[in-house]
Amino acid sequence: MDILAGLNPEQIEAVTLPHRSALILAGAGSGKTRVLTSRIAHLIQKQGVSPHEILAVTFTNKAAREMTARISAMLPINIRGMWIGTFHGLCNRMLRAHHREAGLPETFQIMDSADQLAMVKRVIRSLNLDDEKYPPKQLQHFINGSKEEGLRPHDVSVYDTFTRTQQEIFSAYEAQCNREGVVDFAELLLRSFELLKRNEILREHYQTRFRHLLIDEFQDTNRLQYQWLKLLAGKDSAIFAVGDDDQSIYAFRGADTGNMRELERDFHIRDIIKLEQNYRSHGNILDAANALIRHNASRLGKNLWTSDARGEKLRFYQAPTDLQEAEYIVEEIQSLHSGGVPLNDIALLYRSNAQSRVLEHALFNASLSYRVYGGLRFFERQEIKHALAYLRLVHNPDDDGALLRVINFPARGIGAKTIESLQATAGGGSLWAAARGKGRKIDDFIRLIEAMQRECHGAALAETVETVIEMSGLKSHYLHEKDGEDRLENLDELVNAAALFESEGDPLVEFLSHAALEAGERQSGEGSDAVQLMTVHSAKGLEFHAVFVSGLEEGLFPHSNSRNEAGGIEEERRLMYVALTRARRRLYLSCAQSRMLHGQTNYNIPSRFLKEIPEELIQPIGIAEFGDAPASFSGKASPWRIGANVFHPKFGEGVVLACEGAEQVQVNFRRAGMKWLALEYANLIAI
DNA sequence: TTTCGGCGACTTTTT
DNA sequence: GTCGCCGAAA
Repeated sequence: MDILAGLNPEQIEAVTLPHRSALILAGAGSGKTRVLTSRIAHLIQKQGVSPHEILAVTFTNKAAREMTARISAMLPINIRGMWIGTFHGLCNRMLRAHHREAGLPETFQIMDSADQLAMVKRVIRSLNLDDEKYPPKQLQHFINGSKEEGLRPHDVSVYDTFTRTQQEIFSAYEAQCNREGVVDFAELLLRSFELLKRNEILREHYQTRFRHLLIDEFQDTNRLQYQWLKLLAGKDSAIFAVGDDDQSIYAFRGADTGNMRELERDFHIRDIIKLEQNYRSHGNILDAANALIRHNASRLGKNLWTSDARGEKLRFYQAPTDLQEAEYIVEEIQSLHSGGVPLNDIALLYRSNAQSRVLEHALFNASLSYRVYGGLRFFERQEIKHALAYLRLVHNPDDDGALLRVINFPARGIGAKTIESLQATAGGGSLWAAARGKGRKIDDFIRLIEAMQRECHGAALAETVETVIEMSGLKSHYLHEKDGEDRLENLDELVNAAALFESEGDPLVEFLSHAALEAGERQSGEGSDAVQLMTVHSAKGLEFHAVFVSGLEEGLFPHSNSRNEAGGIEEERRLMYVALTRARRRLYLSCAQSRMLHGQTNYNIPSRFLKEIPEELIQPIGIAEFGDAPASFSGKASPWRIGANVFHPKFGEGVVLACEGAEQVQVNFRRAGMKWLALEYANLIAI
């Protein structure tokens, strides 16, 4: 098989680059994944590189799986020696192999964000601090943020009593993690980084081994991830980084596009290859996306083009209300569908999850099947978390988080008081160690866990899981609970997953890590033909025949919270860019003049992003007519209706919020904010 | 100890 | 509008 067949000249250049570090700026739909996988195949097949020398890192498990699958399809060889995975997955692998050098117990476990939050809460309480003043969420953010900067508690700069306390919480949190033998997500990275940094022998081992480091979605790396990569790269290693600064939409969680410039400098990069030919969308869609993104000042600069036809114009619909917007979308979906477009090739995108409700409702009324992405994932469900907690206890009874989760679930009459006294006596040790002889109920619990340990000793993984679900009483609890059937099914599914799970070491340890690192599918029903509903964030990397971008209103998209953040609007614009470039053939943009949000009606003006798309690319559809009733409170009709878009010579654009007879209107201006205007003097023009 | 009701929050998300 | 958490009552 010819790896280079069907690639364009720039792609070929990237795939066949000589052995030195390079940065590939790959625009939306430019064949990024293909270049990455072809590069690996090329290295192995044409350059005689051993899979052993290759490390490829991605952000999501899905991307890692896809990469593995594509490479296996291209090459007839065993690629097991290759390290392909997420940053966290690879760090986990490294720490398991060198747990002693990293100062971790052999069977350390991984906490997900929810476990971490619970632990932070516990620590704050154990320090007798007020969690009103020190909100656990905020502390969690502080801890993760610090770790992502590579900082341990003693590295954190303290300039007042508040940060001093934060530091103390951080410190106590670390001590607690060490006591229990658990690590959080950021810890995986930081530990692995510190291990490489301190241990010269290991560092040199990996630096000599991995001569080829390939990174997907490089624009999404944070400081620590980049530092980790830098440590891993030896004198003889080449970094092949693929990314798109225009699609960087995760700055809010620490992603730093500055890493692209640093990479250029640190690795003396001569080759920056731009992949600008787009194989996805029609011309008008790309022109719109290009025009939009040009409004961003901080860019490396790229312009997508296509040899495809211009295609249709973008369709824009402004609805009077969010309900009517949803109805319009449903009608269009129906006509697309009857025209032969499969439902699952139609996506409905929105900025925030709260917006999906109206859309779901309209789809439901029209009996169109749909699938909403987002929400609880398999390993995050409470029944699964409970079962996993029992498994964790069987494996390591000192895991306080797991113990607290299930010591009274199903209910055993061990309440807050009992647990409090237990925590008081535990001191520096684990709750488990302090539990013996603390009353009959607790002794029963201890005996239960010990019985499980005996029962599971030497058993196969699936058997262990089944035993634990049975003996813990979870099964009978959900059996007796109304609406417990789904939960029972999920528990069965967990046994299934355990039966299918393949491991190389201790199956239980690996299964528990797997559960934390890979939270599982968001929802079942993958194959069915259904309209796809999701946030723009989760649409990244996907493409559809037709895309609806809804709720294009100031305050929603761009979101009002982004206004005050540095670079906030630019990130929102990149998000919009991602939304536009998801469409292959047809793109709908829509907004509503009034919208129910958080239980009250809001009036917004259309998003600024709509203005940033050249008018000639947009075909307006049935510009909304306003409601029938004049917006008047005093009986005298106002010439303006609530929700009308107006222009004022001094204040600019705005939207009418309220009217006072024929004399006064209240307008929310895009720039000037809220104003009451006397119509006699204010020169309002309809727009 | 459990259960129920009220009150507040509420952008985006992967590991 | 709805979820989740916390505090008060059964």
